[in-house]
Amino acid sequence: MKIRTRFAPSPTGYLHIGGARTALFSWLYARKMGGDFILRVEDTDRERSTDESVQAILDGMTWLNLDYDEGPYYQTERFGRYKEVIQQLLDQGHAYYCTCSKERLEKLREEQMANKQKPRYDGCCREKNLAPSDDAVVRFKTPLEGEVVIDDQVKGRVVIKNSELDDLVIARPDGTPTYNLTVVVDDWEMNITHVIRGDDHLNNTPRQIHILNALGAELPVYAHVPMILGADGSRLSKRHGAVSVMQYREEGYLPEAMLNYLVRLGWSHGDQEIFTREEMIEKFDIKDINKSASSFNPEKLQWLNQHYLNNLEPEHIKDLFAGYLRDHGIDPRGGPDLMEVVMLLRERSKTFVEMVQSCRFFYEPVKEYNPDALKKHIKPTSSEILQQVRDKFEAITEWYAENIHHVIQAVVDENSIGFPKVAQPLRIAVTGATTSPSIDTTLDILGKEETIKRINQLLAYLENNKDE
RNA sequence: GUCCCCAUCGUCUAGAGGCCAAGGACUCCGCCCUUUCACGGCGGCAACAGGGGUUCGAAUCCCCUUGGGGACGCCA
Repeated sequence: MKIRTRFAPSPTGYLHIGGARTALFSWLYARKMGGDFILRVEDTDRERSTDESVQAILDGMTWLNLDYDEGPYYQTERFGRYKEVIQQLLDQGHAYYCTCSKERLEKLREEQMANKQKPRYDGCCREKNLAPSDDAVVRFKTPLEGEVVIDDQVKGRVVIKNSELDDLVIARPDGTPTYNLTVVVDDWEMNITHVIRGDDHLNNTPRQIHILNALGAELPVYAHVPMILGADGSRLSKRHGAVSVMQYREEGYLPEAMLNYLVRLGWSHGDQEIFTREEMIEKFDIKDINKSASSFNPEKLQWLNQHYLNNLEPEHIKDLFAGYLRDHGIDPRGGPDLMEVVMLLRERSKTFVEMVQSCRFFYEPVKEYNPDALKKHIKPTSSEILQQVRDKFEAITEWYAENIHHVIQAVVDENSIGFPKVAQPLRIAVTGATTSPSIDTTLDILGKEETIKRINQLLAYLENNKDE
């Protein structure tokens, strides 16, 4: 039988870290087994579902390159089918109409809580045989006795007593179906063989199994993967920083890094940390998924991002970098060659955004000088030294790093001073501050004309601010 | 509150009774390299939640406690 897995997000927000990891595991398993991966949008809650969210999820999947073989299916387009199933359940005596008011239910809940009991529907309408009406919901008749066994691929054997369950609502008064009904019908009819989802659904599983049984459907294999928590161990939320996968793209992360980070959260293959997409597929196995929740750790993601920034094809990195430059309003035309800048900066950057920031001076004039830098590195003799360097630079005919280095070294030797005494003022002239890649390469890439122009600009600035 | 799940360094994890005085990775801290910032190299700090069993032997199996997470919706 062909393996079929699915990712079934509800479009009420963005594709978040946890959802993406679940999607990844489902996708990996389908790919590994040569099966199908299906995307299904669970949008039955019309109040909260939005088109923007649907788009955000689709965009996230595309960015991560998690391709699907079928879908996206939309549950709102399948209401007719759900209605049929609900009617079937009603006809076969597996479901009934219930007219209990929300007020009664609310009161019941409060009483049960007060009595230290689990709040559950008391089956008030179960045997009343009520006829359909405008204010009646449909409830599923959960077996009163016995138990359900979930043979979970991650958690192992989980047994739930039916007495813990109650008669859940499967259709609202307007006839629209609820979650537990729609998942069951869809997983069944879409021939999903493996339901891989967050373990927050483990408690829903016994109810779903009951419905499946009532329908005479075969049960899928379940694998409930642990949740991803924030750094403090509480449920991942906005206050832990970015939770939307796409926000990481904005912040300059590569999808390869995100995927690699996600796959190692709750899953491992010995001591291996770096996985290509192909290796993930080859080595992934549900059996190796951990049972316990894990915390999201941004530092490790950063480390992976830096790794991929430095190991992916330079050409590819350059193309993506060009996009980030555009987004940040930097026009590289007329400035140094982009590829050279990328090669120079990528090993010292954790994200594209960092790279953008540290490349700015290549493409934009120096507008101001960092006061601390001036204070620390500009001495009374600095102007004289800068002039010497500039004069020697002007004499260079072959402008490349080695020659530039020789010139700086010469000035260092002639004045019997340390290398930084020349290099740092030069950095200030060229970048406005004291951080840059090696000075000779930096000047090489910046170009002779621009270098001299900036040295002169700093000299003029120092002349005008002599007294301070 | 009730039920369910979980429990190895701060974090991600290896570990499926002896190979573990617990290994790797991130972070952090030293040292080296060095022209600032990084990269890199080398080294270091750091964990089997607690208590009972089972066993010749337990991080690994069982029980309890504690702690954390989840579910308990006419949300998904």
